Amino acid sequence: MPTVLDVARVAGVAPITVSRVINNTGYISQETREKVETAINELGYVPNTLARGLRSKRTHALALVVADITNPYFTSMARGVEDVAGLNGYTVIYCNTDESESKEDKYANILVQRQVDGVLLVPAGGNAKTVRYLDNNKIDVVVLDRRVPERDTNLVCSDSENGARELTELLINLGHQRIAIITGPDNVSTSTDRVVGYRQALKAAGLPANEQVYYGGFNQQTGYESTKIAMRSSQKPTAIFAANNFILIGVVKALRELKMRVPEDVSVVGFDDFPESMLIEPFFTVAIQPAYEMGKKAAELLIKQINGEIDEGYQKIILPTEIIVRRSTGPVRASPE
Amino acid sequence: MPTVLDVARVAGVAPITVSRVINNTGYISQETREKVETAINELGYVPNTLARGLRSKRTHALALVVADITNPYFTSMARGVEDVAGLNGYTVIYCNTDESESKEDKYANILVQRQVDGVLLVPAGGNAKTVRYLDNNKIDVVVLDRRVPERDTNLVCSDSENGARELTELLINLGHQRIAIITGPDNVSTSTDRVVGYRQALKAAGLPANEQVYYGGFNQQTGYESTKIAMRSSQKPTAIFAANNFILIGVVKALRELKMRVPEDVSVVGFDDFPESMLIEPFFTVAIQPAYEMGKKAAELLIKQINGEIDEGYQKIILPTEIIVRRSTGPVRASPE
DNA sequence: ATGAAAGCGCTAACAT
DNA sequence: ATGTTAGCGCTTTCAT
Repeated sequence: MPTVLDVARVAGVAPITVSRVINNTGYISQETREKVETAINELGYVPNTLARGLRSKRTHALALVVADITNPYFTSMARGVEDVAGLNGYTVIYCNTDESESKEDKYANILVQRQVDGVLLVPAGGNAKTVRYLDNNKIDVVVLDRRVPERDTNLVCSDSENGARELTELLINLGHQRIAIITGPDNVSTSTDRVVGYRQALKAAGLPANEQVYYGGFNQQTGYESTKIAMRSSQKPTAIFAANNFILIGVVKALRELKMRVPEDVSVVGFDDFPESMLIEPFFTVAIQPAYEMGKKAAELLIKQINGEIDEGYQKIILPTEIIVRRSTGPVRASPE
Repeated sequence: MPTVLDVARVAGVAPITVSRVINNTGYISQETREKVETAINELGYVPNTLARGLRSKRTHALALVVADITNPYFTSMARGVEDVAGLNGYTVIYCNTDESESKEDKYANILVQRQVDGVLLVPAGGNAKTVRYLDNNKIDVVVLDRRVPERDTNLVCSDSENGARELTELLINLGHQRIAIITGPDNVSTSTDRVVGYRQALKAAGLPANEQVYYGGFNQQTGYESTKIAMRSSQKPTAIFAANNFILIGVVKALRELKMRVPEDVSVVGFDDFPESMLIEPFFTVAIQPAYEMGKKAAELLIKQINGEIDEGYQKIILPTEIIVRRSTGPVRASPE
């Protein structure tokens, strides 16, 4: 493979001149530029980013660390990141932690080895370990989707608390008084924030004693099992709030098995739906997080950070959720028995 | 950040010894190894892959080039790739071409610049340009999901032709005679192979004149629009074969609008479903491609190729599809009018 | 079992 | 507007 030296020889210039043409830096006469470009094409020269990065301390690589790229919510986010990154000359490395702290640690180490310029992190564990580690290694970080405790960071997320409150209010306004929330781990901010919003709405309606909170994982199994438990309890809920899309599927599967109709017997609301392209007929009343937008905003913020365009400490961007009312919610029935 | 030199100084050895400890190469006494490891921990040393790659000509990076990571089919494939890559010490760079040749070109160039060791390519255009380009730059390639014309390559795909034939036979056995197939572009092998399988089944049943083929894109819009056209035609089909998951959604949306019930009025079959985790109640009769497995197998083959463990030319791995009969198919009605 | 020297391909820093 | 020199951090090659 040809190098700058080969190009320089063919063009009759010094290697640094070739470098300047490639990177569009410094002053180059039109004539020289053309000679160099001709040589580049003639040789099929392609710059070597390893050498470039080693010398310049910039790899133009970002990483996106998420729980599971298999969840369409994160996939949309990833596209937002990639689109912005591409426009700015950055390549993205994706890492799936599967909500495991040890995988997150492993990836953090790999990313330092690879000298990425910045990391977009959806933190798996409920701690700031990875943020600190990346910081110590001088890698810029934007925390995405979830907050990290006890540490100030750049942050892009959506307003879970507010979305959850609105969703709960909607159910209360339909006459529901026994509303269960089924959510993810109790050390993940998106999970706990949604519980906080739910509680606010119950309290405002004078129903603080009615809360039924089920923690678990952000997966179908949790939705399924918690629904079965909730429906066996003496305080059988008339409405269920699923704190993410996978939980929502589990909830509905359980209700089907229990022969309970939605919304006639039980109203159901969720956080995050599935993309329109995957749905035959959107059915669920949900709070939508702008996942693509979050990815975009986070990548933009990270790139600014890398370029040193931010001086006033850490930035926080909190995007609003949107409530979409569909057919999975209805008025509470006169009497459940 | 500390370098091998710093570690060497602290451990009282030469830099090359540190290198040997890190990479587990050559002979190292237990005593020396411990001294070096202590120094590494003490300094928080992390090897720099850029420098390593520049010198050793191995980056331990792979790329996965797909149409759109937003499609769960490709997302599953991506997980298969990532899991195998991770186990073997490789990092994966994902690239979305959105079925555009120019984006594919752009990414191919970036991947050469980044000196990836190998590329898993789902080719966007109906040509071998990218394969040739990567080849010229000494980068190993495994073509994935679709074949490339006029060029021999390593290949991992599923048996589209056979799956399509079985799916069509299933419809014919239910009494359907007017079956439409709605598929992707006519220059993509998965699209044309499925048409070939469909034709084989029609021919075997003595119905070669009944074929109705609609080409388009592998997206919802194509499914929707082609269904509307098909249903307005004089030879209204009694069954529709959607050549991928997104087309399937479009087909069903159109049928809903036309007030046609599935399977009472029209039977519907598809290629690729959505993951179980996204479905409340699996409904469609489909041919399933083992996406995760394909990703895994392809990554394994690529890594073998990189390690020079393959000498007998190019390898082809064609995995079988699985037909799952569900409730979207039924016997043809006595008379449609 | 360990080390010395050299160089991978590029660009920062400093000329001119 | 262009060039010279040096060195980024590592591992290959060749000693010992």
